[in-house]
Amino acid sequence: MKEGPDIARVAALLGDPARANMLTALMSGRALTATELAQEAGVTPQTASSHLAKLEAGQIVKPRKEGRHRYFTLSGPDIVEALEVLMGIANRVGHNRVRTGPKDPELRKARVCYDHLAGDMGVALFDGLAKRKLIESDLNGVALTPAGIDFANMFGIDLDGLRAKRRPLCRECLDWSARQSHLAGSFGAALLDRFYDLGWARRLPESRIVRFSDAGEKSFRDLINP
Amino acid sequence: MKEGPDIARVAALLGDPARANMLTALMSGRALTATELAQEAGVTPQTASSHLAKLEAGQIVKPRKEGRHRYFTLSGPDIVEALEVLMGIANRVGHNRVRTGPKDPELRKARVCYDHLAGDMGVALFDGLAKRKLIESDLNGVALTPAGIDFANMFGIDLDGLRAKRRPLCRECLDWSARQSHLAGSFGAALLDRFYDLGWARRLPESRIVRFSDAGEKSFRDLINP
DNA sequence: TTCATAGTTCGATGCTAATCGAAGCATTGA
DNA sequence: TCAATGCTTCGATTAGCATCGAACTATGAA
Repeated sequence: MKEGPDIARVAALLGDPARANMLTALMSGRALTATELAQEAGVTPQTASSHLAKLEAGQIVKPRKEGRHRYFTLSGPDIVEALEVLMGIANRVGHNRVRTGPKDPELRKARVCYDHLAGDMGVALFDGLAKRKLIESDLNGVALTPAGIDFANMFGIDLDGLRAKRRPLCRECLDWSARQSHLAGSFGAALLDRFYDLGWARRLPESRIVRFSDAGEKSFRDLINP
Repeated sequence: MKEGPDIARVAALLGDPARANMLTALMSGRALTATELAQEAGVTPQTASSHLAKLEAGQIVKPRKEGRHRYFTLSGPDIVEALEVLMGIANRVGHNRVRTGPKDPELRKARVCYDHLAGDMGVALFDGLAKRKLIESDLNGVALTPAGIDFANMFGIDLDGLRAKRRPLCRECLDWSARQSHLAGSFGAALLDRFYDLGWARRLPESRIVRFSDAGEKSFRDLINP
């Protein structure tokens, strides 16, 4: 009885620990080489190569050749979404065997996760917004409160524009280093964009690090402390 | 290297064909017994029992004991969402080895999928709304157009109320019998509720069948035919 | 009590897939 | 041309797990 709904094939691709490690690493939004992914997954390059071939065949990742390196990225936003949902479930059911996070203190502090803010400051943002009752979180997910909608408008975020997109407005994304949630979804991404626009922070080139200026970090603290 | 991010454990649970068959069947929204699920998956009761134990331990499904039956349901909306996203990916990458759908013609025509309309009429609804340009669908998902927002308000659906929920407004859900998409998400569910309220259709007790009245079906056709 | 149905546990089997060592290409740089 | 690096292919090993037959428990009906 080897014919089943195809979700099994996709889920099986995500269901191997080594592959899941690689995909989690790719959630950072950066393109990574095969050897980097092998290290992330804790397997030898040969094994990683075999896994990457499978992921590529299943169109979970897509490769880009550059010099003698092969850079991989997630193949689309639906993959990101699937990983986020799965992380949420894993978190809910308590399977919390968390990867060792990045060592670099700057990475731990603030980095991009795909297109939104992660790291300690990402978690602080999530908690701060929740404490100010601008977002609300329960078993079903996260949502903006009425006060949160007012805040977003005041902060210069075009909510109607975001709603017109297909992407969910708010989503929890389990942090890779800390084991707490930070804010993903189109609203999470818009917030980070706004931080860039306001000059609070900038993304270091060729890196996942988000570096806040002193003044920017102060404004950020004011934002999340009621 | 057996410690990985927990998404692998969850994904692995969804990644077996037999289990995926069971879970797909549970997307219907009905609670099913262990033997029914065994038939759906095409395995013997012993095998099914083993799978169900795993799914239960992983909190993917939850059991309810009634007489000498054990009824299983999906353990939460996040599981439904995960399955829908995975179906979307599987559809996109072309892994379309589709299950044989239900035999009952009434089931093929119109049934509930969790809480929204599925079957031929579900697909027709999706296509009709798209043709009237009330919804828009691309690689990233589905969304209401401005015209669609007007329509929803006119049709008596409280969009702001839905937006306050954590659940995505619109989502594609791959049909179980046909291999086309129908409309899920909170808007899809609200539409079906509205059909009930308007007396167009009702759900048969102890079944997944949605039966439209003659007048109701006519109104439905008018709705989706521009 | 006896029988039937629903479901589980146990044990044996067999297949699949993850893993790594070793060798093979391919690209870059000297 | 030679060496080094990045990555893949091949082959052998191993471990895990899905599967089912057979036996067991539990609930309900006659």
